[in-house]
Amino acid sequence: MGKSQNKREQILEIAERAVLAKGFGATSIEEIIAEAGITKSGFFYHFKDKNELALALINRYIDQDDALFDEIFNRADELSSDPLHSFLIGLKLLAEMLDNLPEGHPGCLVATFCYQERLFNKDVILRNKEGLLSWRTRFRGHFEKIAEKYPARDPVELDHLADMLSSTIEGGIVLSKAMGKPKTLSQQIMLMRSYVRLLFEPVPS
Amino acid sequence: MGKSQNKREQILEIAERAVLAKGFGATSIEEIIAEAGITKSGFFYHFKDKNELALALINRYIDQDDALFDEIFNRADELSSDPLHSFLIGLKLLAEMLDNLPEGHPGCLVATFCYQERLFNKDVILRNKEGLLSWRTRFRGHFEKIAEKYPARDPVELDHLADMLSSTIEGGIVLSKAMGKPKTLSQQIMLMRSYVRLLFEPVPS
DNA sequence: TGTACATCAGTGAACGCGCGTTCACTGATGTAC
DNA sequence: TGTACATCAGTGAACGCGCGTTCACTGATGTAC
Repeated sequence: MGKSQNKREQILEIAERAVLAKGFGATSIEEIIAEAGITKSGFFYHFKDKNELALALINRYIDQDDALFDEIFNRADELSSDPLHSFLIGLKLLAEMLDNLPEGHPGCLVATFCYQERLFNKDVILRNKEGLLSWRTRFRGHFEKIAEKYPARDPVELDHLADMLSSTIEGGIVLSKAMGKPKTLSQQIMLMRSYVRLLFEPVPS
Repeated sequence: MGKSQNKREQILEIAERAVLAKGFGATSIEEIIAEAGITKSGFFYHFKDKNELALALINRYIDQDDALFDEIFNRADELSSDPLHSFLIGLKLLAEMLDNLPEGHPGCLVATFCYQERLFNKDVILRNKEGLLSWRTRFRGHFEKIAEKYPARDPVELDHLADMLSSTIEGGIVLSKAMGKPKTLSQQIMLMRSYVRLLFEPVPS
């Protein structure tokens, strides 16, 4: 608690921004402490080495994302009790929320870290993988309920479908960042939404 | 030509592998020349600084990818003259080709570079963007022909649809790498294929 | 054919700077009795 | 309430190493006349 937790949190915030902009290997402890207004030894009081910073970053990131997904899809559940429509609403809410970030999505640490795996120890790589698997489990749950009520128009693996949301977000972020067009991410999510609709929504006969 | 071009090419090959595994900032010239069996001055004969290496890497990568897309979708055109079916065949061929990479896709330089933009000068960032835009143009062409013949079942922007392939590949690579499951990438491409089918293929009435 | 010069594909040594990490120490706050 | 000790949140100085870049030089091959 208190000032210390604030400083640690501040270090993580600064580090996350820097890592997303230049990669982990190119982010120096030196620049982090300069921005945090602390000495180097102060940094090493909070993290025993650079890898421990990586682990703290990925843990924090995954926790925040989990909380966000909870919030959005719980809200969607309040708006419709039908599993398909609730999920479609959730995707819409997600797209809207991302559209309201003025600078666009800052980037996903999971993506940065997977492209820099040689830099990290087992713990970090494992945590990264666990994050993705937890999202698969989460969204698979949605699709199970949907598929129970509405037969899919094309035989698809629910695990793949669950992964599709993570994949769409990751891919959308890459395109958004590389093209300098924040909206691209939400557009891709809306395309996935269109797919889910076509796949499960009964045709009005 | 001759030995020199080989050495330059060898440097690029080594650098690409290293950059995809650890990021550009964390890849040192020192380690590249060690593997290439050359001195540091030899490296600076071929590239005036590290940014010029980045530019050469991204140019090479985009050219190779263009050639690959040409090959796959030309082959698909030979197999069907219908725009929709030809495109669906192309996606299948792409998925199969990616499945046959034993180690999985090594990663996309566009993604790595967009996550490390602070490290590069304008030229590199611009080239990255151009690559993505050229793929949009390429695939938009396919979708225009498809949409002309088959009405889409859901009103979607063709640009977004064209971006969806790049996005699916980028997202699929991230998931594949992070989860250590090479097949994930082709699974995601097959899901996009399912979407294109549901979106354009006439329902058998 | 000989010779002068140019270009190519590098070598070798040196540069200053910033990196991650260690270590002994410190002043403020909290806790036990 | 006082005092002894422990913990927290750092400081300051130093370390050796590897980084990107520069510079003067070189031996082999190509070209002009």
